[in-house]
Amino acid sequence: MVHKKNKYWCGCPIRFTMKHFGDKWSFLVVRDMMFKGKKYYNEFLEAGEGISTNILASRLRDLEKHGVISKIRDPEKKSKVLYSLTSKGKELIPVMLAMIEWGSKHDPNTEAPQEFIENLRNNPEKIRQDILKRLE
Amino acid sequence: MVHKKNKYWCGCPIRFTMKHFGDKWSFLVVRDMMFKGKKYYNEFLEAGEGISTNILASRLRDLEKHGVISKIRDPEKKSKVLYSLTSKGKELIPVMLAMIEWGSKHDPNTEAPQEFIENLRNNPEKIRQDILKRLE
DNA sequence: GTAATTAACTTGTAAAAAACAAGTTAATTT
DNA sequence: AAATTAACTTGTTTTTTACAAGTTAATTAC
Repeated sequence: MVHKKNKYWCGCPIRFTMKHFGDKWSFLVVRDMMFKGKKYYNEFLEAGEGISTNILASRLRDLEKHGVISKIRDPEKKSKVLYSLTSKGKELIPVMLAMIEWGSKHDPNTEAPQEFIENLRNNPEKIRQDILKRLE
Repeated sequence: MVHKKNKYWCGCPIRFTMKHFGDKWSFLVVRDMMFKGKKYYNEFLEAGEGISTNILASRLRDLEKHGVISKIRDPEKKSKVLYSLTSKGKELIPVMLAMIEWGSKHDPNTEAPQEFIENLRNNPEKIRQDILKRLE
């Protein structure tokens, strides 16, 4: 039964995706890296979402373990730790964009700029490329 | 501060989306409805994922409250309760498809049929329409 | 060159949520 | 009328999260 369960967890792509980054705080960390250019532990903390220090540490650890983000010493200031999206992490852009499209459509108080949403609808690939470029 | 927090939750489309359906079990319930044609409480329970009865009830309640699914008495057997995706729920198809694409790409043991993934890559709109049709 | 500050955490504990097991209710079906 | 099905609810234990405080190691400020 355990085997069957495990097999299922691995086999279903939605379950697999969720296992790797399908948690409230993981989403927000990835969002901060992907769209807000955040790179440091403190920046994630100060994002104003109210994540606890221990939870943030735990999520960063898990995301790294799963290969979604990587962690290196900042080459400029070696006292800092630099987090960034791996290519596996960057490939989550379409997932995030789909969530942005859905969220902005259904939230009457969305803060997503109308222009961005229109561009996203008309040419998602262009938006994806732009984000990729900014992440280099 | 609470106000600011709330405003933020509403304003960011990713946070908004997650709030409405960004939880492990919500994803799986939506998946079961969207891709596996499940409609009844018992079917979700028996999906083999191991969700607890109270948690399932709670998720169904929340998803309904948020307008992602709807709940009616089954017209055929009025002892049964029929759950289905609202249009708001059906609009999550692109989010789920993006997760499927990511998951199947990175899971070496994916069970997603290669053909489906190829079709998804080549013509996501076609797949979306097919799923919509099946949900009618 | 010592003192304060910054950055990235860890540790302990209380509160909340999830998992597990059992029971309830109302409509069939036998 | 008794058993079964379907959809839950209600305790209780276990796990996770949130909150508060402390640690360490490298700057920066004086």
